[in-house]
This record gives sequence, C-alpha cells and structure tokens, in this order.
Amino acid sequence: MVRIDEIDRKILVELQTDASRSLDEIAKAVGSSKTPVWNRIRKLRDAGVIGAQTVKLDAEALGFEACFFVLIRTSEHDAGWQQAFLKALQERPEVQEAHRLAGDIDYILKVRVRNARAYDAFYQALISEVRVHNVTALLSMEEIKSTTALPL
Amino acid sequence: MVRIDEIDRKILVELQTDASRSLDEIAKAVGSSKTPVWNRIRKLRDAGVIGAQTVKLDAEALGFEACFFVLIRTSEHDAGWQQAFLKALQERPEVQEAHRLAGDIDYILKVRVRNARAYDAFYQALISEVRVHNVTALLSMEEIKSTTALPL
DNA sequence: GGTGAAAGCCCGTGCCT
DNA sequence: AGGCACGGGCTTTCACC
Repeated sequence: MVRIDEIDRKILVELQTDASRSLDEIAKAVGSSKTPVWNRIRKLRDAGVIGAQTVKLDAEALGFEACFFVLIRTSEHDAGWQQAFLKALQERPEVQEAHRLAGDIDYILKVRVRNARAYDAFYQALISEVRVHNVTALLSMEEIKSTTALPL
Repeated sequence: MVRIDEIDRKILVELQTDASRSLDEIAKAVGSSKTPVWNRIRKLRDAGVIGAQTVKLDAEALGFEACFFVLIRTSEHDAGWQQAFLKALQERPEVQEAHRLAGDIDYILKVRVRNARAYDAFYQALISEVRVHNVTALLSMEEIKSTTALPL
C-alpha cells in the first residue's frame, strides 16, 4: 500500500472522474500548478497506482444487451484445475469480472453478451473446458449503477 | 442500437484498450487517417456511444482491500421503496455496481471498501435506510479478472 | 469520405527561485 | 520542492480534392 497525501488524493479523484482534463485544469482544481502535478502523476503511474486510460462505452447501444452474474461451485480444488479454469476465464472476452470467493460459492463472474443465446454458447464452451459442480446464472434486468471509481 | 461499421469498431477497440493513444496512431492502426478518424470519434461521442474517459486505479495499492458481492432479496416491490433504494445506492460511493435481477434474488451489488469493518458500516447504514428481506454477502478473496472492455 | 495545411493548445523539460 | 517559460507535438479546424 502506497503513501498518498491530500494532493495526490485530489489528483486521483480528478483523473478518475475525467482523464481528458488538461494538466492546467487539474492543477487548478487541486490547488497547485502544472509541474508538481505532472511529477506526482508520473510517480503514481510508475508506482502502478494509475493504470490504463480507457473510455467507457455504452454497452446497450453497441448491442450487448445481456449481462449475467454467474455463481460457480466446484468440487475440484487442485492446482491443475484452478490453472485451467483461470486460463479459460482470461481468454474469454465476454468475462468482464472474475473473483475467487470465500465460503460456499467458489467463484463469481460477470459476463456481458449480446443476448441469451450468446450466454448459452459461452456457458456450454466453459463447462466443456473445465469441470464445475454447480452453476447459477443471475440475469440482470437493469444496470442501476456502474462505476470503477474508488471512494477516495 | 447504433449502426457501426468496421472502421468505427476498430476505433472503439483502440480507445477502450488505450485512450491515451494519439489520433495519428489510432488512424494508422485502423487503416485510415487523422481527420476521418477524428470525425468518427466526434460522432460516436455525440451519440453517447463513447462516454467518459477514465483511468484505472489500483484498488489494493490505495488500501481498498475488501470487495463484496451482495445479493439482496426484498419483499417490498412498490415504487416508493424502489426509488428510496435506488437513491441510497446512487449516493453511496462504495457501491461500484448495482443491478436489478430477474428471478429469486432481486438485486446484486458490488461493494468496494477498505476492510470488513467498513463493509459492516455500509451494511448497517443501508438496512437502516431501506427495508430488505434478506442479504447475502460474498467476500472476494482474489480478483482474477477485471475489465470494462466489450468484446467488439 | 479522404488529404493537407495552418492555428492554437498542451505536454514535457529545463532552469530559476 | 514549486513556478515559469520555451520547443515540439498533438488536436482541431477548414478548405480542397
């Protein structure tokens, strides 16, 4: 965990809100000026705190109208199985999130696809690649909120 | 749903991979040149297909070490309750995602907090604001994959 | 719809305080 | 470490093909 002072924090808030802002604007917003802000951003980037710069695309407008949360239970816990499962998830672009969980359910995935048929294709492909004991899919009806912003 | 041709698609792939690339680089990558690419980006932005530009921050490095998926069942389905619940979610910055679901479970949230105690504080605040019938929290042990990129 | 050039702004650096 | 000023490069526009 990195040490971050108040100005760093403000810079991150700005960048996370709108990364297209100019250095001058950010500097003014955080109460400093160009050079020090630029040095801080550079340092945060080098430290890996600031990662890739991306744009948020409108999934619905682009025809990705189905979103599933997939709860997975497995009986297999050996290293080989886990590695194969991990690889399968990394390779499939429709998997937007994957977490290993504590407790009853072993994994949760967020899967974004064009429609229910595309989800079934994904599901069939996945279970043919790796053995899973139990799969529950939760279908999203409405995305109420979606952000990657951290509550700094 | 917007009509997108092959060049638009390539531009979106480039932008969602790395939005800091220069127009020249993007133009070369998609096999076109500056001005037409710029016009397409402008059009896509105006149409709302391209949204905010953000940076990905390293949550762990910044001390956000706990991530929960929260499954919520409710018995209340009237408009007033739903509005209050929605408002509560929008206002709480630790809620990174919220979806209304089809089926047994009514809502799923993704909640990012500093630690388990912070999650409990969030949970207590939420249930004091709105009545919910049943809440299950899934604790993430490991973020295997995380992307907002659509499989264009 | 693609090319080229021109204007202005912004990034990144180096120097000075 | 913060502020200033300069050069190169990039965005954005416009006129032409």
